[in-house]
Amino acid sequence: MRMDDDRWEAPRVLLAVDLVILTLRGSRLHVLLIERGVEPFRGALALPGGFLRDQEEDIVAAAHRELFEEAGLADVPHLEPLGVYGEPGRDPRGRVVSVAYLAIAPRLPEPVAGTDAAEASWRPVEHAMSSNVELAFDHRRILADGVERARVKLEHSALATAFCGETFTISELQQVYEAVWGVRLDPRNFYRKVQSARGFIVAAGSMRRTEGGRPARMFKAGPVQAIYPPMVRSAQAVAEGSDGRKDGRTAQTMPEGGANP
Amino acid sequence: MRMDDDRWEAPRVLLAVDLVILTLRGSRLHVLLIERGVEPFRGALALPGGFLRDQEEDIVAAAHRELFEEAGLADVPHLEPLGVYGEPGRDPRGRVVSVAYLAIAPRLPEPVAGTDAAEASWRPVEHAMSSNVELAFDHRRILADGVERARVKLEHSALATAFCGETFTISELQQVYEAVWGVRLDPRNFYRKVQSARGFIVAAGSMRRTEGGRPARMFKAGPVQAIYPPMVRSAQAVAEGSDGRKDGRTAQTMPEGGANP
DNA sequence: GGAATAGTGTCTTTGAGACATTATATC
DNA sequence: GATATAATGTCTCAAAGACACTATTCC
Repeated sequence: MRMDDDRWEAPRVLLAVDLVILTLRGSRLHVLLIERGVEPFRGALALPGGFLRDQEEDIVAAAHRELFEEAGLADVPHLEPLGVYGEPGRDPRGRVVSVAYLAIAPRLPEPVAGTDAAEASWRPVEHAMSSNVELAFDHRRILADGVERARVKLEHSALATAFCGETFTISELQQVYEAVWGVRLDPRNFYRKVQSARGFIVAAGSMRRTEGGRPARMFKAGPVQAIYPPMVRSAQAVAEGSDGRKDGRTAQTMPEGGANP
Repeated sequence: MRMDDDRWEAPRVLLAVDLVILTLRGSRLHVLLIERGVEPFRGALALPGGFLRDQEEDIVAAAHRELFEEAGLADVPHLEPLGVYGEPGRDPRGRVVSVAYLAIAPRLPEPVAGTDAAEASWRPVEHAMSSNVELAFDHRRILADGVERARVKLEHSALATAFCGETFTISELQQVYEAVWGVRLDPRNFYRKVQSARGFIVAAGSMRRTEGGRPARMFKAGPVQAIYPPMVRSAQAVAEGSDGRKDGRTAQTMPEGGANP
């Protein structure tokens, strides 16, 4: 601490939150974006987010509040810390340090534009990250970090089952992995792999007839949170991805879990 | 953003940095701690850190500055973002949001106590995390997160070679892994494993006589940053560790790389 | 029957972990 | 010689990836 000068007072910064909310629609990964209704970047697309309301507000609480205010989404489960973005100059309004959070959830409702958002909607991640689209501030970077984090999460956690219904077929589960990872997987190896992860999925007894094929066995989510052995992406899958990164594993964020007591 | 009320103004918070600086001394992992010379927590041990100096200071720059001011350390390489700790109430002085950074480096010099630090010194991590020691604020948590991150880094990066001299023997390299991971490894399997990681280490030609045994071949650091196959800790090693965690892999931090443009 | 999807089996390769064995130094 | 450390080899097991094959539905 620097307190040798008694008259010195630590500067204060504006603290913001930014939210990367991912969901699956159809078989593509989508991200929640708003169209900014105020300056700066009025009219541009942006991640939902905003400033802390008051000195006492918890950061995660602020994230939930903004999500509700800007997109009408309540009860988005499990926001996890993604990173801190605090470069001077990243926001023309002054020194703004933003804490980014990530949530990945299935079947989120249609967003409803709120106060300063002219519009709020789900956009395919592939589209949002394409170079045609302008994202406000450094949100392109934050989004890329969030997507990469989602991919890693699917490897080690049982999250993917949450994107399926109460019961689901193995090929439905495979589609989740394919959508998030942005690759094609071998159905036969996937079948074996997913079954060998202890506690990941359990049989649900019934069958389901699909379009013109043999009926598939139904499964439901198993008891475990972390799956072992993990569903590791091949080195090739990591290299591909669908963002513009060379190595998806070295995203500019902080590690799993997320520091925020 | 919440700007419907024209008279509303976003609150500002104090922004701090906290630093987890790890090094190897002898064959044990050490962390840089200071003894606080000012309230709050005067007299307690703490991670080095402090407030942003002014509105324009870059966060990483502030981290380097504090490191120099409080411990006399300059040129600590590669600070990487570890997490954000911003719970209201974590600091009695008001709302303080702290960005934690991690650095792991070999052969750092002895620290020199600076302005508000009564003392600065290297402490064995095992000791610092023992329940006998009181760390200021939530620094015990931050330290635990940093140590776990260091362990993961050794698995996937070629960092460990930096802790050895220009040239080194394989058993010296093994000692680095054992110190950071806090486990014993089989020298024969380690030998094979480290050699199979392509580009990790390359032969340096010469030999070195050691205490009363066959001379060892010398190696030097290879060209790669990320090693493949990774030096994975066994599930057992993860469970042990030397901190008090059940599962070292689920630290409360953000993922690798570190968000901070 | 054909087309489509579901599920099983088999082969190869790679790497982890346990542990025996050989090599080269000092005393 | 004994002893200590370095280096290599062997065996077993688990898992990934490629891919042939069988099973059950709809048309």
